[in-house]
Amino acid sequence: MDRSIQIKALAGETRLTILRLLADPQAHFGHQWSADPVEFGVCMTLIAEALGIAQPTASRHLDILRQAGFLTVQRHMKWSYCKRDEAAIRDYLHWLATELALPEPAE
Amino acid sequence: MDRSIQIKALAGETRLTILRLLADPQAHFGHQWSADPVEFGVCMTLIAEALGIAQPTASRHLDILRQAGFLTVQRHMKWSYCKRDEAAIRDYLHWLATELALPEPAE
DNA sequence: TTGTTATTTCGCTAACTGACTATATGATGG
DNA sequence: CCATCATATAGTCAGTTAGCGAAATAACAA
Repeated sequence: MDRSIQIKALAGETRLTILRLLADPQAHFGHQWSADPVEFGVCMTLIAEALGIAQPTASRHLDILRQAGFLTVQRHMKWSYCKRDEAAIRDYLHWLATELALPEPAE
Repeated sequence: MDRSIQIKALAGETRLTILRLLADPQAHFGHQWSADPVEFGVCMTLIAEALGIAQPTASRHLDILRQAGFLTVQRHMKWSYCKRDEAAIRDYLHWLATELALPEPAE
């Protein structure tokens, strides 16, 4: 996994906010009627609305997060549903913690 | 603490590398003769050399890390010694993990 | 086919970043 | 004071990023 892509993906607050919104889809996107936001994910238009940014801009942010592996996008009907990849997020946090940690003292 | 400053401070690999180098001063800067690199920290010129970048560039990176709280700089004689702030680094990692975590399920 | 809706791509601008050189400041030492 | 060394600031430049609107593509519906 290319960590530099992941580092940059989380460099700004907008994408951090996206992941935060997607952490609790029911709370923020409970009004999505086309599919269960928890099961299938959240469609891009709703995410753009929630952020107050234009939809193409959201699309690009979401693609960056997808490339970094932090979320998956699955098309169903004409919508693209975005869902966090919890394993990838945990993995990144673990890597970052290791990266910044002090070295093990020699025994 | 302004987290957005910290997020941006770790957005590139150069500053991540600086923190990694400073994690083990003895290994990377054991040749510093002006002061004990572990006790006092590492002087900026040596850090710039280790990174292979110009001194002003290193100075700015180090200032960004200092503003973010990830390291402290103390002048002694004519040198500025940089040292990681372990507590601040731990605190940030903990905040980020919380920020990205799933919400506690309602009880 | 035609229209509608969702998403992506394109082209643009403004702002930011990371690097550099040149120069200024601060501290030490003749 | 003057020279030297370490660091900071200023100015420049190329590359990147984040935003937009317009247009293209994809999936359906009539």
